[in-house]
Amino acid sequence: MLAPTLKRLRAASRLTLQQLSERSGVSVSTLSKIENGQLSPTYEKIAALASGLGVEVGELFGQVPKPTPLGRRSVTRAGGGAVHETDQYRYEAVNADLPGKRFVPLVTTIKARSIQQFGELSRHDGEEFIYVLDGEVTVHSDYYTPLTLSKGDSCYFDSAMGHACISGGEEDARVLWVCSHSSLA
Amino acid sequence: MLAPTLKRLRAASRLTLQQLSERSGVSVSTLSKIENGQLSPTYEKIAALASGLGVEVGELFGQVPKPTPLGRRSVTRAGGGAVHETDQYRYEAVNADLPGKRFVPLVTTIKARSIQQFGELSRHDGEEFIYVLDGEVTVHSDYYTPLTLSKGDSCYFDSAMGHACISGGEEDARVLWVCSHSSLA
DNA sequence: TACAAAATTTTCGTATAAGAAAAATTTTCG
DNA sequence: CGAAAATTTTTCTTATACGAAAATTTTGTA
Repeated sequence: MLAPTLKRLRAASRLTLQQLSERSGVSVSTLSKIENGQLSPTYEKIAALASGLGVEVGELFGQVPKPTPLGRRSVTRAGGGAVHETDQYRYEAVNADLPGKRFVPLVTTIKARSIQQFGELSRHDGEEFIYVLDGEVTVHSDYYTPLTLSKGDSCYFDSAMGHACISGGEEDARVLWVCSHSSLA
Repeated sequence: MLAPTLKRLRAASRLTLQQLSERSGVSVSTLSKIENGQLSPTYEKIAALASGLGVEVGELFGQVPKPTPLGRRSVTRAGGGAVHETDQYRYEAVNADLPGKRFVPLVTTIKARSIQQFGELSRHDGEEFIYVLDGEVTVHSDYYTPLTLSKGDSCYFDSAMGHACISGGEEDARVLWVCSHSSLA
């Protein structure tokens, strides 16, 4: 359904057919016909239209651009997050009441004491960041030798690379863990 | 340049023209002509092609799908980040050596002591997360009354909403600040 | 090499996209 | 309201997209 999409986008930009014609290089008559569903534009015209409208071509094919909700905010007090526990980690998902975030912050306690506790290293889409709040953390990952991080140290890495964290010191380490969402919508 | 793009995508899927024709509903002869640049397909054919190939239409228009670099990692020791300072904040960009991250972590010292120090509130695309490391922070923003956060508290919000942080207690507060990138590439 | 099968390109008739200009419609403003 | 201007739609001609089938090229196998 290109016709209504184009109508909507042109209206949103407050352009006349004449103006859009100038910006895109597509003739006024052709634009009119497209908007009335009387004509199916070719590749060049579609590319020109997207360019003239300043949108991604995907938008003309009904793909939503970015579902950015506006003005959301969420507060979590210390220790007030939703706890989720595995053998290796104790996650406290802060600001969990906000769905669809672009990245996910987790206050995490690292229970694991040895790499043996991990079967296979974790691997998934996205990127991660770790900031050490307390204690000592050793990061094991593909391609790198184990890395020890102390309070205030941080590490950013690609999640597709196998990874695992273990506590190094006397007591369980605590880190602020941030994960990006997977790439595809 | 649709022709080489289509050739590449079809080769990647190991499909013959016949097979792609069956999957997409576009005739073999038309496919051949498109791949040889002898013909500019219409809207319907383009949509059908993307569907048959299992790719986003944007790919047919030369947009890269997802440039996910694999296996990157960066380490920053406490206090070892790149410092950037404004009147209100002192940013320490950790893991700054890694370009193109999906979100940006900043260890930030909040120097501002009053909302008057901010002219206009900050407003930009994206989302942000603040985790208080030390001290007390008051978050001012559109739509909400000022919010005071103590050590261990966190807040996640939409960056398009005007926002500003000031230190509340005796000494400058320190927070771990995470910003998502702007939506469009 | 020969030969058949598969894959691709070309041919050709029909349908339709493209744009210029005319016609119709809507908007603006006295 | 009514005329002029702006905007959109229609008309008409040319160029080109589309698919079926034929022609050609490539691939696989003996």
